[in-house]
Amino acid sequence: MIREKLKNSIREALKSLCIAANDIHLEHPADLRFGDYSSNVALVCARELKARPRDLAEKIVGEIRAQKIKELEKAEVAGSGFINFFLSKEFFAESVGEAVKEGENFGRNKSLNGKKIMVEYTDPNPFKEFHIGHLMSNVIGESISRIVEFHGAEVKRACYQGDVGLHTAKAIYGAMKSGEPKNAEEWGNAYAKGSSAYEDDLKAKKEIDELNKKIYDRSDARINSLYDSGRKISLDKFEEIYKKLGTHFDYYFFESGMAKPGLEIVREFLKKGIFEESDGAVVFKGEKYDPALHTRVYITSQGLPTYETKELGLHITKAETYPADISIVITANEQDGVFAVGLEAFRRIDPKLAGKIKHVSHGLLKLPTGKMSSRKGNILTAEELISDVEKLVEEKIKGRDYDKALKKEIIEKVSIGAIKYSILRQAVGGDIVYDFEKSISFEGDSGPYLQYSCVRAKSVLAKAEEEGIKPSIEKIATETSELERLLYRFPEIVERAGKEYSPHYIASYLIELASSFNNFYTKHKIVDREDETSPYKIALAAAFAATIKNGLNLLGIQAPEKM
RNA sequence: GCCCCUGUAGUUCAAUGGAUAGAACACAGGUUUGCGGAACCUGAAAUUAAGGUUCGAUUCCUUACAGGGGCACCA
Repeated sequence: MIREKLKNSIREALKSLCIAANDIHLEHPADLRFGDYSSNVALVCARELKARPRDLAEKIVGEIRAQKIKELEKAEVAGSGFINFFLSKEFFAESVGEAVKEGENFGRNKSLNGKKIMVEYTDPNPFKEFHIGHLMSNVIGESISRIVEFHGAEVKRACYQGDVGLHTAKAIYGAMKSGEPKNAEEWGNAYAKGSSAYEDDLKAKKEIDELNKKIYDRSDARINSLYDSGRKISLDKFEEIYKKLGTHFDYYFFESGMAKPGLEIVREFLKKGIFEESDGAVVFKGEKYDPALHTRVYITSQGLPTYETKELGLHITKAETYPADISIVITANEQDGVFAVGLEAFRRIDPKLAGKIKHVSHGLLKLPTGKMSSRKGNILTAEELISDVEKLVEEKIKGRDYDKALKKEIIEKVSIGAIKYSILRQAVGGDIVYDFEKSISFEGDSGPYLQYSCVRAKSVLAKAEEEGIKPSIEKIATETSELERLLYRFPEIVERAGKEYSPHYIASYLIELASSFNNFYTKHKIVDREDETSPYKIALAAAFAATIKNGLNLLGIQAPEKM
């Protein structure tokens, strides 16, 4: 890549000036007027050499000029001693050609070739609603999966689901009171009913606790049948949602299967002193290893395994199922504390496996009223959100003369695109306050804006084909556009997003890119037989189309044919 | 009380220790002969406060203030 080439060039220059080169920083200046790349080496080295930064920069630039790099139009000294690199027209033209040629592979790299990666995300609980928090995890997880796949990794998607525990008992309690639920909504209601009874009614609380035991030991035929039917209904529902979101899983892990392997480990390492007994329970004292950690219970004084124990079981089971080199786990950040303690414990048990785990935590998708709650009833399910947005899109295309199938395609893709983009546009980790009026946008910094730009580009390309003008980079437009100066950066952006597990770098880049395409589009007539640079402009549009398509794909967003 | 995270335009978000802090929404004004106006252009508007490290701090450190989350038998 050009970046490496420039770095080497700086390294060479420093060498011939007899300056020791350590890490060379090369960045894209915020402002294109400062060039395509910029380096601060002179500022860094000047201190040790007791030289004036600008003088040193001039010397380095002199050396670089002497190298006569063909991709470089010019290198110059600016500001307090920055070296700014301006790339040549020929370089841009060539990179445009490359993007067109590579098409759907443009931006792909091999840095994770041969690596196995497991990504665990979504983690909804059967019997409960699939709410917007699960949606958030799903969108992020799918995007990260696609990004690391684009780096050449083999990726397996995993989903861990809580099919045992108090919530199942609450749902079954509700179901027994109101008649057997027939679908996911009714099970959601049953859960809400059982949940509030548990809080408000002491007698109900006792019954639910009893129920929980019966579910666990499967001693009651009626309860078993309710449980089995409810579990299946929930899981089928989840599949529908995954399909709609464009995601799928290779492995499903259930909490019910994790207690046994978890308990075995805890008991074994209790003997070895990693866990200890305290007030009749088996605990791990995290603060012994790190003052930021705390104590957590692994086996209750009743002898029951807790979530933490099952998590250990999950770590082991996952590793047995698929020998991943990197195991990414995506959870909400309210679990950061639990996860950190759990990982510390796992490090004492199997440091090698623990070292492969990478925790990515995201914020909450909250309602303006505050934290969403599945108890109080002001919970928003993923399906409700999707259908609300679909209605808006439908309204928007009401007057268009599209056939039914196309309308359906547009409604689905644009709605999902809008929702996914609103989640992925910001850095993973922060909360998103979901305000229906504002959160899902169709203009400006939004998913549909990107889709629209893509559709527009495709439409120009279709026209070019009609007119019989083929893309070519032979006759370059006289003026280099911002579009060209952004396009070649895509592979770098992908790399960074992969390194930091941060889809939002791609999202911000695509907005900038689309914006500069739209600007280019209004300024220039692209398809024009009178214009000898038209083939080049068509190549540019084609390069843009390929880039935005690949970028959207990495975010898990599809562009419709028309919109 | 202890621990973790976060404070950037009116609002929602960006900014790998770099140059004049970048978008979008909202607001004010504008874009008729060309390929899609879900678009384009122009304008006004921000780093919580005080210290420190640095040639250079939104970014790192300390303190204060404000918000969120978590702290033993729930998941």
